[in-house]
Amino acid sequence: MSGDQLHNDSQIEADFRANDSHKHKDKHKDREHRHKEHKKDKEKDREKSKHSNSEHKDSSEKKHKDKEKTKHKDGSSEKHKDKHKDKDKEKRKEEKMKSSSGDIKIKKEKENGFSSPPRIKDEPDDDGFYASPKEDSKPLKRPREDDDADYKPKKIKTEDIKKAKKRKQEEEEDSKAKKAKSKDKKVPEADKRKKPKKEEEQKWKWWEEERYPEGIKWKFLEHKGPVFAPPYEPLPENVKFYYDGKVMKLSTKAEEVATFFAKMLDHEYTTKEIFRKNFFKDWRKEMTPEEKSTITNLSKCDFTHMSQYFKAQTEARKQMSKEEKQKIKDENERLLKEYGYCVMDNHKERIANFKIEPPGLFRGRGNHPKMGMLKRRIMPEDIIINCSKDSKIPPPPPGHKWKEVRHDNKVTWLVSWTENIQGSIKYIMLNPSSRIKVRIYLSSMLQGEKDWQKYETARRLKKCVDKIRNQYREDWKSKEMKVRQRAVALYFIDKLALRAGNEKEEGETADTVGCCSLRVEHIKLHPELDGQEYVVEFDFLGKDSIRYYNKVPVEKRVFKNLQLFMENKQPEDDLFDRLNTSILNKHLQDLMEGLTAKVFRTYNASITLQQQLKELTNPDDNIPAKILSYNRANRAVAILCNHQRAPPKTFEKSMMNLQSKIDAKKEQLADARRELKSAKADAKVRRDEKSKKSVESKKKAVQRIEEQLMKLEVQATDREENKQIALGTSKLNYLDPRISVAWCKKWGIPIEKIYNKTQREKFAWAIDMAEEDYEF
DNA sequence: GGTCCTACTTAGAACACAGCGG
DNA sequence: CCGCTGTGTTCTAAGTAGGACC
Repeated sequence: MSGDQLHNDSQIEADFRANDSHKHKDKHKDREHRHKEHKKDKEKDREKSKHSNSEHKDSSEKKHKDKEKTKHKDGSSEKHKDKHKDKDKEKRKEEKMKSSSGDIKIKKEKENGFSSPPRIKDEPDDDGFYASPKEDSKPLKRPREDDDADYKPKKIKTEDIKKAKKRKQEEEEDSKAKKAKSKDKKVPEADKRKKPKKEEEQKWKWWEEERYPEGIKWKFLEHKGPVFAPPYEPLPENVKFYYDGKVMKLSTKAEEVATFFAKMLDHEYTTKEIFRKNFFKDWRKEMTPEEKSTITNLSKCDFTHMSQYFKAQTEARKQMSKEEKQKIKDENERLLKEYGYCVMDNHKERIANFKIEPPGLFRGRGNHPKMGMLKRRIMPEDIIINCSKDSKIPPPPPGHKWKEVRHDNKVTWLVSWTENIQGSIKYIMLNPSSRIKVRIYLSSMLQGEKDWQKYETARRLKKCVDKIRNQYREDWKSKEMKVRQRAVALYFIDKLALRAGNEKEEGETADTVGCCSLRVEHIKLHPELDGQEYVVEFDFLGKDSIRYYNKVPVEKRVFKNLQLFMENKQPEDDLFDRLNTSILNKHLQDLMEGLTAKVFRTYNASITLQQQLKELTNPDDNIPAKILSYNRANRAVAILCNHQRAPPKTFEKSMMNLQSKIDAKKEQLADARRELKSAKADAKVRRDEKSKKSVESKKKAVQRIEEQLMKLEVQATDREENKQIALGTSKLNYLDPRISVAWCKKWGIPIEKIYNKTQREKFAWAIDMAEEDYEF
């Protein structure tokens, strides 16, 4: 499967988010229609069951109301939609074409000689031996904790001597894991081999502690509750709002919502029709009857004065004296100290988001049908507190009460509330990294360990991925349509690192898809394209409405299957009509315990990093050049996972700055060289100590400048290549940190060059345990 | 097997802030 | 010392996945 993870660079070339274009907007029209009747029934049922549940009545009623609203909306515009369906389709096509021509490109070759990252290759073949059928067909009934304990010995049998060292290290890890998982009594081989190192033993102790039975997340939890958004402060009298050119004094409520809009005036959002429509509708709900009758047209509203006022405010904040700034800082610190931590099982833990989201206008991503809606203020009465019974229960603000206080130790959240835009639940949870040191490893247990487990699952996949690949290739020939679809989808997930693609409620969110929810219109089949056979062209919006564009040559069988799946279907029909994520994941679970679609992303990301690092790192390079190699490996993963960002607004400028720095450095270098030359000539004539020394020091200067120049050029290359690629996400979520740690150790790169403070905290466990010969 | 709901992970943008060069 | 820039942090939206229920 060499070249499997190869991505067409054109994917990145494509414009990355379909923000304005109404490209995908009306796609679902007739789908919606088809589903409508069904949906209505569902809602009736839901209503019934909701109302019987008195305890949660509040929220469910609200939710229901919201649903009801959308339904009406849909219903009323149905005819209109149908009438325009064809036209819309045309429009979509046009816009699609337009959008793919406005390309942004990644430069291929750089003047300074640093070429772009090589294409991503698949993992090396020598892992093929993991595909032992025996291993994979064994019963999968053991408890989850034992996961990674009992596959190792089998691997050992097939390994060669060269790998002995690596193996030993892995075993040590494994046996550590086993100890933590004391239930496990297997694997004598590894135990024998293990030479316990004292310090590691000590380090390991904390993993051993506090193992809870299935599903229990904590025994004791105490916290101070959330911090609410500051109350609205009315604008000073002299800040005016104008309607139709005339000054108008708004009621406090209406004014507050108006300020939300005013604060966003410079943002593209406020030019979008949906945003304006949603905002205006919700704004009007907050108005007094008089305001409502006066303000009937958003275009006649003039927020500019308000907007200017806020800009002046931010400016003033910047200009504040040191003392004032310090005061604010202190206050934040105090808040953090008081509310930013909780006690979980005797350990103080940092909370991620202890502040309740303030009210504002909903900023959905991409073409979100609800953008601009009013995110209402969350009150204590909306809040569910979760803590242990025997803890000091946080008191609600004076004059208020909590919606509920519960003591559920099967979940990790401390506070939750239901948000009014989608009706979904929001949580306050712990920070992914615990800054607390040594003794306080509990959050590492919750988060760090979970993270660790994630990578261990991916490593287990490594061992059976060949078997799984053979399996799905077999399944392409299956008699059952369902099996074929499943196999082709899995192939995409594996090869292209696509997301699973859960179904989404239509009309509630932006129209985005993942693998299982791909529609016929999202792929194009080319029997031949640019000299390649069987090319599939993908073009769809994925998570966060980030565009995925890629042309991939696939195997003939896949191609033929796709043709089959697309037969007699409309563009807006599901490509995999017999498949969904739950069917797929059930199947994956049968192939390997704990395997789900997203594990493939983790696996392919990590294996790609490891393989790219091997390939790209030049032992003779200096540290900056090695780091460039690391970033390139990281970039390869980001491209694979389609992690894109909007090019920074200041990108061109900063690139130019850097270039002029480089030019200046070049000149400096030329000068230094000239000086060296003349010093040399001088020394030849004079032949005394002094001039010799001068030559030496000039030589050194040249060297130094060369190095500086090189560093700048590396930086420029790195930045250019990174223009619209986001490295952070893969680094944080997909790459087994032990690979990076091992790489740093191997090449003597300080870990700080790769991970910043937060990242080091999050990956403390990996920094602790990975040796330089760690193999993913 | 579908639907709904919940819990938790992954995601890019916005924001804050430190450090650097003028 | 001050503004600017790049980086790190915060924010919260948008996914995945699994379980309950029918």
